[in-house]
Amino acid sequence: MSSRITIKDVSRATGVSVSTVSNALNAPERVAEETRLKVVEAADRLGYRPNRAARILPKGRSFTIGYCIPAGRDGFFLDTFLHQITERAADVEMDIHLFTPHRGQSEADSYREMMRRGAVDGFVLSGTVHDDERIRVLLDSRTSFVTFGRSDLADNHSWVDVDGRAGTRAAVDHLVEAGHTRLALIGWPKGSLSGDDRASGFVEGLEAAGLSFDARHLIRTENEFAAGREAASLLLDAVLPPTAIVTVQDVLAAGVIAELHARGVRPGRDVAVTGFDDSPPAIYSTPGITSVRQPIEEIGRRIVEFLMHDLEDPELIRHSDLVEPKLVIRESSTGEPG
Amino acid sequence: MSSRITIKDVSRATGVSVSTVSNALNAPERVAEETRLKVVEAADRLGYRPNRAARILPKGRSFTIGYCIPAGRDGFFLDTFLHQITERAADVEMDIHLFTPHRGQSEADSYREMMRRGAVDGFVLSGTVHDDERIRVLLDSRTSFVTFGRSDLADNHSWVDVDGRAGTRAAVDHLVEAGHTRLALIGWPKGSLSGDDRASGFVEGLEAAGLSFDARHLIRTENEFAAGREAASLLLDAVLPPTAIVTVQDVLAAGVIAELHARGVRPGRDVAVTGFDDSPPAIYSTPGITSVRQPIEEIGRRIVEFLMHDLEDPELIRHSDLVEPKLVIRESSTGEPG
DNA sequence: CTCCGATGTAAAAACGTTTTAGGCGCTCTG
DNA sequence: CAGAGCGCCTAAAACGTTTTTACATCGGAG
Repeated sequence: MSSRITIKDVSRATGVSVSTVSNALNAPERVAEETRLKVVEAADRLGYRPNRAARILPKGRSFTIGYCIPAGRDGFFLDTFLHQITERAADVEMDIHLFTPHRGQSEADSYREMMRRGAVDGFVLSGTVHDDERIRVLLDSRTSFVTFGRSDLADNHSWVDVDGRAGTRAAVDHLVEAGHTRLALIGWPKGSLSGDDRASGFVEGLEAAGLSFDARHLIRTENEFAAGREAASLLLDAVLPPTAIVTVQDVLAAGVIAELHARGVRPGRDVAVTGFDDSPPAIYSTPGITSVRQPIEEIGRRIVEFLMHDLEDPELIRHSDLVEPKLVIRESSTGEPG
Repeated sequence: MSSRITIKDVSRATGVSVSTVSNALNAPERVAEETRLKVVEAADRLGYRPNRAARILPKGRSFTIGYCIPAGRDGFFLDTFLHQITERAADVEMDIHLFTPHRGQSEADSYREMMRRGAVDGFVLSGTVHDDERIRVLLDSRTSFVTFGRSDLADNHSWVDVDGRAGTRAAVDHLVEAGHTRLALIGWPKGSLSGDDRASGFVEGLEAAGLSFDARHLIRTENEFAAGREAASLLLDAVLPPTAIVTVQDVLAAGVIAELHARGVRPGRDVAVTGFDDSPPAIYSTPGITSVRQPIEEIGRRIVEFLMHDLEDPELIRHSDLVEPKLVIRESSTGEPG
């Protein structure tokens, strides 16, 4: 508990008033160069750093971005996502405040609470869903926030999203080019924003290739390994089974791979498979799964950038960015070791 | 920007002084029950929440735990780990503050900075390494912290760790029981604390089973998919190849699986494989990889608990907990679908 | 010479809490 | 019946900043 070094210590050390120290450090033009140097030197020497809370109080801002860790797991991207957001926030002197709803509290409530406490200036949201309560609440209270993922109210707030349609389309094009003509899709239940978006690229790709679309080759199911496996089983038992299976998430693709292995069907050689997100299940699968990678770095950078804009002037226009994903080709679609 | 509701508003609404409001909310025994009810009712009605920064200032504490997101990826556990820590912290009214070193700043510096700013009361550290600079700095400055993972200075600070030795031992026992007699280990380079710990369970298991230990059956390598695959290749090319390969991390095990597939060797049936951490590469592999699971919930709970103890009385004894991991058996070691 | 506008510094108020030191009116004790 | 003790409350100080306002000092213009 080495008693902390405050602005008073610097003031004492330099023989200059507290306000001058503050000015020297924050508004150099209001102070003689000589004085400024003296203050900066002393501050450095003493290891002075302005106390966070004390700074927040008169400023009326917290220099903090809130991120609510969702109750249900959000996939594997949290790792890289948070890392990215935290670094980009640090670039603009912002901190990241992690929180979860307290017990008995809705997620939307927890956002409200954070604002009331003045704990954060704004939020980053991920995993947007249809009719997202959080977004309604935040818009109502005129709070600054940026979402990763579009929403039904996307016109009213800033967002960054991956172009899921283009991603799936790229996967389909890749498969068509390799000669596949009977393609199937395993998607998520209707109503998921990003699920529908990703799925739309499938139909589009088929049309572009002049291929017919067989309704039996489209299965919607939960985003789980077992579900993916089951769906694959169904598809393969059909009269005219597909030669390529596109999925909207790597976990589903991993399930498909498992089913193929179990049937002695060689993934990549006999039946091609693609995933989405380029997450661990795709990277560490055998064979490696061709997948659509989201450029997390760019996403993080954009999100923080947009949020800062909104904080500076909440009345200004909303920003949005649909970033292009990139197809990472692996053995599951080519049959050839990457 | 709905101007915030402060304690003054509550004071005005109840006709009672600001200090009484504060007391009513924080020290009910210092106030008449009637007054307390009146205050609580008004506070509730107005939606009053004490301002975070304003509260921190006179208290001299920040009610915040710091966690530095490591520069190099830390594996896949960050997701669940942070989720757990954040929830347990919320239970005791603590918030989590995420940060990374600013550019040109060492990680240790960034910890120092957080303390100087009064931004946090203490830290949670993960990914401890040999001769960990962060730990030295934190001990020197008498800062409260708890590590996930032991350190060389483990006697001087609180920590929670998984018993890696016991975990690997369990894997070995499992394999021996299944009839394997020629076991190999793929570990990390010497000098890694948890790597050595996990590896030690291998030797111990062999000894307990009365099996001889062949030095050629021990390979140390980086924690990477390709490295695991290469190591497996080396092992399988030996004169007397092992029938079971134990690894200290799932990514290595996933690499082994890939090599087995490539050689037409059936994982689980011909050669058994085990991993460690029960992370996505193990769960979503085909076949699923038998792995050692760390009880993240318990770990998170313990870490926060220990940190709170230390914050309450920094002079008190250190706490430590070596939690028992659990072997999750999958097809990679049994050859039978889980 | 006086006055004026810069320029640089200091004093003080403000941010929203908690906490400490009383103060007032009771009741209880001796 | 005086004084101590108690229950309840308030005023004011404190936390460490930023910011606004006020005050010197100085050089130069009139």
